Amino acid sequence: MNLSWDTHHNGGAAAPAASNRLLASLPEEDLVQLQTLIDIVTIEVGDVLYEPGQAIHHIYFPSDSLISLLAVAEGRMTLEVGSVGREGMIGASVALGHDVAQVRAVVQRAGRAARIDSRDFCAEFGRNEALQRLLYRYTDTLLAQAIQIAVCSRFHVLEARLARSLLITRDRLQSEKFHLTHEFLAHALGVRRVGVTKAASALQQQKLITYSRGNIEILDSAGLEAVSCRCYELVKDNGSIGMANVFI
Amino acid sequence: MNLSWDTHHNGGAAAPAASNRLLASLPEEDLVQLQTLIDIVTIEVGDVLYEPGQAIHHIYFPSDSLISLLAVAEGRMTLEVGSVGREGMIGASVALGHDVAQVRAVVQRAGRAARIDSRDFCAEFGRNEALQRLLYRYTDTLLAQAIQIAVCSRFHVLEARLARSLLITRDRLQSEKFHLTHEFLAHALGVRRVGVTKAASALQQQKLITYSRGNIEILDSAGLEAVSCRCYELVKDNGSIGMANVFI
DNA sequence: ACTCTTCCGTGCGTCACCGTACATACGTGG
DNA sequence: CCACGTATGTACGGTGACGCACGGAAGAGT
Repeated sequence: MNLSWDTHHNGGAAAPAASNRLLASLPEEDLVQLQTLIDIVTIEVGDVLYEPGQAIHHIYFPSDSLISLLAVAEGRMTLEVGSVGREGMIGASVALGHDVAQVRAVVQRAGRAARIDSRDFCAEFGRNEALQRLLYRYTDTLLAQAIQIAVCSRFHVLEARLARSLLITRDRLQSEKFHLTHEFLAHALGVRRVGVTKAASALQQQKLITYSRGNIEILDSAGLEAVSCRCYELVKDNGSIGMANVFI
Repeated sequence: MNLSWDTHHNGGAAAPAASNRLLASLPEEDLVQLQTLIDIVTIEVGDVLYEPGQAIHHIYFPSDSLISLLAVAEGRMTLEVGSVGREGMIGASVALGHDVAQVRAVVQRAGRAARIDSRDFCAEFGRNEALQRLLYRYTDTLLAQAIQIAVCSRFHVLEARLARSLLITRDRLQSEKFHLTHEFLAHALGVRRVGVTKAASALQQQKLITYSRGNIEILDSAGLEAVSCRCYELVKDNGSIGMANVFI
């Protein structure tokens, strides 16, 4: 893990911190208070921010970065139970005294994130009521995500799940092109790499996507939605509805 | 659904309401306030308290009853994403404005529960800080449960999952004997009924359990743990640790 | 030009679970 | 005691994914 500091306890760096939508939804005075605790850091693809069973030292609010939450089973197999971009955060559970991670947090797309020390965050959480409600709301949306993923990975075939995963990634990154290897997707979907290769090549033959050495491009978004499961719309809608309320 | 009223807005029924551990952990004055909103109702096996997509009218805090949360896919297939007994509640998300259920809530074991009208609950939630933190904590433990179940149902074979499910039920009900048909277990585990029959008869041949027409008895608890996956211990520990903090 | 690493493709036998259909057993109540 | 509903057992072909192993291809670095 190789983090770089853009600013250090820089209360004036309002723009990058507030480009996280959770932080942006806080009342002005609460945000100013939080700013004094925030480091803006750059995180790189593959960086592991949390590992199951290990202590959580920092809370992250991604701005332009994207983080994948992977539940780990028996050390080798993994399953993505949520992904967190500018609309979310990771490490909320430390505010409850759970300072041990349950899931692995891996950087899927490099970028910047607002980072706060766990102890500082807990202290602030205790006295900041807006922050409390924010975390509660967000934890609830994560629960909704996890439930939908549990259902999806239990009942739907790989090709549909792959399509869903690609569509969600597109939405998060706001781009039809992005970098994701079959290997990475296999970890997210909880299947073998060759399984992803098989499903992906099926999608490619249908002219829905094209890819080469990790560079994926979505060619036919509507067609991809057709082969994907309804979980896509559910997670998508739920995300927007859930967080829409935050901005009241 | 056939609910019966034991008491009606009976502020004096402190004992049944407080036998739910979440309610019991509230400060005395908050609990007294809540009592005025509580109906103690009896719920029967098979009662469907919530249905996905439909409005949530009441919040429930089980005392001696047990409620199973089933995510529903394509109308027919289901998967248990959590179970709620005296240590929990259902309907917490209405406090966030999500008045539509995401999962089906089915009564697994008949008994009593404290019930509060959604609107009343929302109003009380807004002004009761202890209640807010309680719901936040509990939602976090539900998230942990859902994540573990997602992993388990993805990677572990049915026999191990069945063993886990039986052990958890035993812990919740504090009894080596309980009533659960193969059909019910199939819905919880997201598999066919015949799959459960096959797995259950394997466990029975190993002298770990015995059953007849829904009456299940655990004969060899240690042996059952041996064939179950580690998810049992994780969910179990997480539950106790998570809620232990509530009583601080 | 060469190696090295990363990434993708294919083949093959195995297995858990699926969908379906049908068969048996238990228990309750008329 | 018989009929009926509920609960459980058995059978069979089908399939999606597994584990493993190896082949090839596209870039990166020297």
